[in-house]
Amino acid sequence: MSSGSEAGGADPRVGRSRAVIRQAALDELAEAGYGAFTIESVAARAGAGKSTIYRHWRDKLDLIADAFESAHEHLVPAVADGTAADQIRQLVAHVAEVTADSTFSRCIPALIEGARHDRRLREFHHGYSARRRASLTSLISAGIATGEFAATIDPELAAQAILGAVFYGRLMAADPFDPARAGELVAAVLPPGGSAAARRPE
Amino acid sequence: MSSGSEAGGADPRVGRSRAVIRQAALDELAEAGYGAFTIESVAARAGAGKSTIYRHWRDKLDLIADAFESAHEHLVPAVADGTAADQIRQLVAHVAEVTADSTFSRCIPALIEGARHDRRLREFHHGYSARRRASLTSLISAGIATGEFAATIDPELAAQAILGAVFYGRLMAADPFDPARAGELVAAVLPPGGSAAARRPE
DNA sequence: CCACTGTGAAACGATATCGTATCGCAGCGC
DNA sequence: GCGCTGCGATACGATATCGTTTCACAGTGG
Repeated sequence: MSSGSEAGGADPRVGRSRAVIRQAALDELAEAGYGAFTIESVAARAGAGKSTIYRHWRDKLDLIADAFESAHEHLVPAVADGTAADQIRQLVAHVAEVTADSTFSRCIPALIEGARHDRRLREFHHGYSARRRASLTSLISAGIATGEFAATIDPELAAQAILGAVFYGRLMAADPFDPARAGELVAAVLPPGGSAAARRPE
Repeated sequence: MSSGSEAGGADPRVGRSRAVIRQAALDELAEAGYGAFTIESVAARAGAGKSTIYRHWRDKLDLIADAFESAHEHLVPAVADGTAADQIRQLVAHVAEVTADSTFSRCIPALIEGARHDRRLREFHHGYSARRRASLTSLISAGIATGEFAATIDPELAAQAILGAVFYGRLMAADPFDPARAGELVAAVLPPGGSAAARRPE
């Protein structure tokens, strides 16, 4: 918190209020969803006055968009070194964990619904997803380049299949994708290249 | 229209009204989304009176749930004979087409959002997805049994990856999954058994 | 210590949707 | 034809959220 992007910095109360309200907005979105999202609920949840919210954001959508844009910065995973397969497993496991249970992930249905109504939310949603996917795609490409994965793989398609499986669990099925199965998923979509890669007999 | 499940059948006006209103409800869901769904909008769209709607459904959720439950019956794809791979490609292409553009698919965000609030909607949503997935899973299993696909494949995981990729395009990305790429997707997630099956017979 | 400014609480009018009730009309079965 | 019943339209009170405004107070910097 106390992001440096807060203007001026003259009065610390401003930054504090904004941070608390943004977090309350995400909590409210996660719990109530997009349709039931109410400025008054956010104010109550944040222990703030409605007037404080309207002082800093024009309306509901402005607050939601800003809350998302501020939140995603805290969600960049740290990927250690290793083979492409290792890095990918790590990345997918991280996405699966976050998707399985976090305030941010519980906001995804609200984000999808909100994206239908507001251009700014839509751009954030698609842009954020694209960035996430791009990091996976480039890891896959790297693995193909080193011969770690089969050259027949389409990196973009594989990334969609992997991330799709994870999000499918959260959005379409009763049970979210189990992060422990990240390795299986990666192995299924990314078969090893011809040469040095190890095969796993059972 | 004129679904046979309408009780009695004494007065045809009843069945007609219900059908028109259900369709209008789906249109409204597809266009406005779950949060902005309004009984009055549905009435206007259906050219019906609000009182007619309240005469047949208790409230908003009751109407939405019923509309979905009635609609999904018309969406069962006809799968021709052929190899497992053929049938799967056909099924995936159908899902991709429906997902890319249809009233029903444009309701999916609303369905996801609604499932958060109503148990009946949630059960329909998860149940419908599970049935769709099960038909794909069993086709994959059949293909594995005949040696058409590699025995190392986990049918359930593969089905999640395939359907996930399709829905990911609609829900998380700017562009829906291109139905023309169904073949590529299936080939990527379901490598042929061929020699692999010979190596590990069952 | 003081002037200032952001804050929380509350009241307010406006709007929108809800769910109900009423009423004249037209489609339906007999 | 004729009575019945479902229909569309409209008005209604109740509720909830909006976004604004006012106000006393407390945290803040000088």
